Amino acid sequence: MKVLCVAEKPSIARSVSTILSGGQITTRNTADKYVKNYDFIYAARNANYTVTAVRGHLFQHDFPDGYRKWSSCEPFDLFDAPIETMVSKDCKGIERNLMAEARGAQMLMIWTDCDREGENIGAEIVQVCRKANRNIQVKRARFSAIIAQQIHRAAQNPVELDWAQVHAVEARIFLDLRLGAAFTRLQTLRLQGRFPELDLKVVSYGPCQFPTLGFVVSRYEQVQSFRPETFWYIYLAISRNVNGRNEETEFKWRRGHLFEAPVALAIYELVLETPMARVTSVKKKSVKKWLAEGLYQRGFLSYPRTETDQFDPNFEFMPLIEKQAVDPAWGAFATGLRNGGFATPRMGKKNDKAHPPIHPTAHAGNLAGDEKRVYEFITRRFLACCSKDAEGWETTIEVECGGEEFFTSGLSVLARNYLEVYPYDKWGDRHVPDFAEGETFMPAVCELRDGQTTRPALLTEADLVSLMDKNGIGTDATIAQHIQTIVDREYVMERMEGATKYLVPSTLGIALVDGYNKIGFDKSLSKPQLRRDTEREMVRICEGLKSKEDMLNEAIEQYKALFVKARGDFDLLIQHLRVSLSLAVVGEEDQHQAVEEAEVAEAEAEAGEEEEEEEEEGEEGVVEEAVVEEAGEVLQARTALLLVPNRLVHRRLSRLTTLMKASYATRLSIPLHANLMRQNSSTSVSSLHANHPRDQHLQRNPLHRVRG
DNA sequence: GCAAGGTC
Repeated sequence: MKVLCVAEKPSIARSVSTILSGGQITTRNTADKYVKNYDFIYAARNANYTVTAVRGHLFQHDFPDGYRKWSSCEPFDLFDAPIETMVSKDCKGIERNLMAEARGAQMLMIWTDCDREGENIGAEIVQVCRKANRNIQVKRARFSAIIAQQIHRAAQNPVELDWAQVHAVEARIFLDLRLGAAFTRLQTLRLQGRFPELDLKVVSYGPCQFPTLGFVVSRYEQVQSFRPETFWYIYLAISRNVNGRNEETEFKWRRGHLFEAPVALAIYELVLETPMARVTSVKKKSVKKWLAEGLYQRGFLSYPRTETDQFDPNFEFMPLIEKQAVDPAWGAFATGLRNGGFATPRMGKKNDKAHPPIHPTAHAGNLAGDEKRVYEFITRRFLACCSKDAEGWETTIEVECGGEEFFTSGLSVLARNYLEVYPYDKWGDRHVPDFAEGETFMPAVCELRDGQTTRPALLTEADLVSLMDKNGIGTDATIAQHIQTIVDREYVMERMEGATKYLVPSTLGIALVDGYNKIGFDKSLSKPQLRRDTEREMVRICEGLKSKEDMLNEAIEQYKALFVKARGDFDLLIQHLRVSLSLAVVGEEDQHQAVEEAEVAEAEAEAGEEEEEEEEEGEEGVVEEAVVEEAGEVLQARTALLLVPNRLVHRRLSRLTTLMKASYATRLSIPLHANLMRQNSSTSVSSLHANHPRDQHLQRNPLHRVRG
């Protein structure tokens, strides 16, 4: 009995062989330079085994002659054109190997990854092997990790290929090809000729690349249309004598920030009425800082490209840790791990079943430059993963002042643990003085301060990857390629600022997205919904709730409708492009400058109006009355819109409206008043927020950040 | 000359 096992990639073929053979393996080369055949006797079955691999998909899909040349048919015809399936050119060697090995085998066992694509690749392998051996028996090995016990279990308990998954992937392949090819040809052929600058370019469309472009354009437009907004908050601080010197503790306002000056003013006014603050609660709890959370999930440590953040249960940590003991920088820490400091790394969520998380395999003392830095980072991370969580003691103090709540918190780090060897994470002491519940004190500072929202940043590559991941655009293995595609197509440019890569859409990229938005579709071509639908339908096929044929028919009808609308209204897109591309003579930097200049002019105009008003009103007292009047009106209108509405606030505010009218001028401090009138920024705003970065996100728009 | 998904 001979069994032919075929894995999805050479590395898996090797690992599986090592485990099943127990050591006695004959290795043969194949026509493909990456693929090897491993022969051995599998003792548990007393059978001859040959384990080999493919390199991902074997097949490629294309339209036949009569559709392949762009001029040979209408792009629309591609939705119903036949599709040919053939072994792709660079897989011919693998095909020959599979056929030769299948000829002498009684059983074919599929060892591809256990996901939808793996199932489909398995079906491709079956099809190729059956060409050489029509009667070969086909089985499927199911395994989720390269652990001996699992691999043996998979080898001895084979299952059948899941044809629903095979069909789901097949449907996706056909749909992507039809949709991509039809729209790409439509766009390219219609735009070339109209725009000389596009003559040599392919203006491609794809259900992943366009939503990717959409994310970049959308952020860019948020940046461009941003106008700073002023917000208001109450700054409260107390001063304590600690060990002979005054220590100031800032408390943050529970409401965060308010965008309505009159409302903030009204509340502040109330606080000033009864400014004695009272400590309502002092809570202490122990806290832990995880390494895993940050590092395992950021993904840039896994290897290679595909992601794995779980060590095998049987992974031997100690020998690797011992190898680091000689290092002058972290050797002592490694020794500490051997002497009781060790904790098994927390499991991550991803496993590509091919590689463990990247880790150092030997001590390297003679590296320099980037190599040294990369090695140090990987090693420190590995040691940190094997260490205990950092531990600390957090104190949270809440105070009530004039009916408003404020809070602050302190942290004392008790055991730094992994932080000792991992300086890339920051977790430091934040001192707060002792407070007792019920204690009262008069604030040292209680001011109404203002700040301004700041322009959101352009999309970074990291932002984009995470947006795509969240929205199901592409997969781990393809996300980077989709970004590269929109760069290659000149829809976006990459711009490095320091170590950060930002993505800026080109005029072409913006015009395509905006142009399609102008046309208006049921489902936008530049948003993730279409892709999500495909994914959902694939799941339904896998669950046996829908046939491949039904899904294809429905999706193609939908695509055709989108296509007909795009084709009919294509002039809208062309017009949009005409305007944008003529703008393109203005350099990008100039455009930024133009926008900024316009903003300055706008701000100056506003300032001018204010000055004029003041001049017209003349006397300062009159101005104040006008402000009071306006503040009262706004106040009434906005009361219901308060960000933290409650009955108490309503009562206080309505009372205050009356109160303010009567006594506004005499009760408020001059600096505060000046602030409200001129909207000057308080100088201490930035220092406050620099200390509390988590609260930099404002209520209006999560992209707006406090300048700090 | 088109897509997206594997893998190297």
